[in-house]
Amino acid sequence: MSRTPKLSDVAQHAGVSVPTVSRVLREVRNVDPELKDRVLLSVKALGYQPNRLAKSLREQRTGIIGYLSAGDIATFHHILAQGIQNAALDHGYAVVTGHGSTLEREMMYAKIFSGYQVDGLVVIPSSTGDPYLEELAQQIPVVEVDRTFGAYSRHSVLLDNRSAVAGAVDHLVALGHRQIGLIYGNIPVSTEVERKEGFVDRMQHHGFPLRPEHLISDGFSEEGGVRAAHQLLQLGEPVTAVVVTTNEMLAGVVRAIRSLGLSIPRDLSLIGMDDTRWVQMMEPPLTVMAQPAYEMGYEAGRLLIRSIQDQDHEEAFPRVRRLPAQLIIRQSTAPPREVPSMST
Amino acid sequence: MSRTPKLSDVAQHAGVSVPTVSRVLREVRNVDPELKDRVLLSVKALGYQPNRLAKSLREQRTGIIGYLSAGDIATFHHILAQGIQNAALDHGYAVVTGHGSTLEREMMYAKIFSGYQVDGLVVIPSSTGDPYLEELAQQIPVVEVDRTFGAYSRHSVLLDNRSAVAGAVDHLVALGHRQIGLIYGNIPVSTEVERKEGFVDRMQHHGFPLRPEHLISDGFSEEGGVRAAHQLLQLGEPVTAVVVTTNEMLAGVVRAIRSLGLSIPRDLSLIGMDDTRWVQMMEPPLTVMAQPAYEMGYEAGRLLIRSIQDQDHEEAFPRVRRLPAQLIIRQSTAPPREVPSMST
DNA sequence: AAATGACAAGATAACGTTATCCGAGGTTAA
DNA sequence: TTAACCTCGGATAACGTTATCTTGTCATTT
Repeated sequence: MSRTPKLSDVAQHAGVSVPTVSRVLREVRNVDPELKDRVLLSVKALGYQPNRLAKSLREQRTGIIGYLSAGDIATFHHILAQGIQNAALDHGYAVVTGHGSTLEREMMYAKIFSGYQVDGLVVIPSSTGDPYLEELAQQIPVVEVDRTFGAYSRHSVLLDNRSAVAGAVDHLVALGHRQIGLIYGNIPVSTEVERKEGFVDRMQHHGFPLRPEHLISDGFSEEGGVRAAHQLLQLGEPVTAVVVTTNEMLAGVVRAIRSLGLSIPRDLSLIGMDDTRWVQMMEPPLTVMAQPAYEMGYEAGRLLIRSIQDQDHEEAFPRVRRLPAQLIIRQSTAPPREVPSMST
Repeated sequence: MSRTPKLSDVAQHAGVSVPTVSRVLREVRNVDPELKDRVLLSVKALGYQPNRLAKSLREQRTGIIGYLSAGDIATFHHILAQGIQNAALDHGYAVVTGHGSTLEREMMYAKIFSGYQVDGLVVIPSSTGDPYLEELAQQIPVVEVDRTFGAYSRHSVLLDNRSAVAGAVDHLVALGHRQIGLIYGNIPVSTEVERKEGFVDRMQHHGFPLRPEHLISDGFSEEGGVRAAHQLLQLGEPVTAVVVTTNEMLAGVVRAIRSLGLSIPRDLSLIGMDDTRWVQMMEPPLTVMAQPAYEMGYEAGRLLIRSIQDQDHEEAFPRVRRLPAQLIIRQSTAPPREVPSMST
């Protein structure tokens, strides 16, 4: 965790005074093009990033605005955020938030947070290979939550995805299902990879032959769910149950099932992910693997803060923390229409 | 917007040196009880609050952690937050978030934000009479969004609640409904007050006699919705349509309707609030008044930043900005079973 | 009783910026 | 040609804290 360069470092490197560097960067007064070039070169060479704290203190304005919400919170990610907030509050930290569903935005926020000299960062990564995030992680502790793209290279708080899916499979198997399909997202994020592997493993554990055409992967979205469901349900040898790994795709699967005129759970049993309100309100209410969103957030926050506070014996605690999902059994799962004779 | 006192002000007031005040407040070394008392008295007298910026700069740690989310966002408040985030980002501001559903937490966050010297605050107030928030509002611009408890004493970005409900009433009237009930939350927040008034006004505008027993108010929650719906639907002269003012209560109303064995829209038409996913996924999908959540958030952020940037001609722009709701007509509204003869 | 140490209060420096002040050099005008 | 100005670079001060250094007082020890 090296020291970040400051204005005086740049000034020295470029052979000019500190105010000159400041003036160049803020473009606030004319400076000799020659000096200007030297400064900009030095800035780039040293990778200088301004310290917002000092700037704010001097300028008497922070460029931070507060957002105080009394609203309800319902989705997985929002509840998770709430967990982080509370962990921070309990330990005397404040949270500055950013939402970056694209790599570009993620990089932007990583840069901004770095500027504000945050002590640490909890991140739900949007993809792999964010250079700013990597750089930031050299300087401050970073904890990944919910998912990871790398090889668990950082502290992370994740769902025990394999067990979650195994529980879903077990439940279906106990009901008598043998032909079980899986619909999952086709991006290389840990959640999808692990859920798929967990499914395959558990099916093999039960000794059921796995048909590749029963594993359908499509985009992460609701539309992906629709497409995947159509593909899966129009097979010659159809499945009697489906497990869906994301809430988003689940909505698409439900739509597709309805448009095909199939009845849940009479024609098809269904297990989804995330205990959201719509899952509870729809007819029939769905059996789902519920993620402990709040706990995941709180744990991530706590882990981060602990990591901040003893940066010396860093390696003393585990890098990956797994939290269990809970299978909530509702009315979308039932025995298949005709229970096949036990073959194994 | 007066200057907040600093350590040296306290020191002068108490007749001691600056470091002594610092030591008293941080309880970091023994100080003469006599001096200590004087310091604490002065702190209270002047209402001193430490400047986190200076502290952070000196201590080389901020006590801020970042939270970078790549998750999806779905509920009203989360989408609204996203709007604020983006407005901030577009104007070079950062957002530090707090979630305070109780007065106590709201006060806590107001204090924290104040300590971080935020330039302004967007707030969904959790109730009226938060002294810290009041004090903060003396010093920096505060914009209320979604709702207000006071008499629009601040800049605020609100839904055009009256028009929203009027639109819902008009739609039902056009379908032939005459006996229309309203279920709303019984707290004195602007959203509820205005929606109720908008309902009453519009019904009177159409010349329909308003039966007090058709206006049911209960707690803000799903359970409140259940209770209110039971009360409304077990009247001697039942309604043929119901308008519900909050998404939370709406879920309760739907549950109650189901438990009473009534069919939507055959037995009862239903219009709710907020175009959430469950509303779209349930059977039948509900007709709702959709709030422009993102736009409300963005507008609040923009208004706040404008307000920060010209604190001189503050009064130049309107204090209350209303955004229109959009009535999304789905399958929960239909003509009443027997259309009564047009009486007016 | 003088010397040593413990303690606490104030003075001073430092965190990393930006704003203000000062002076050297060049340009313009009378 | 010299005085007045303008321009731009560097030195210095300031933002509000906390850490370090200095000094003075009082208690303890031999």
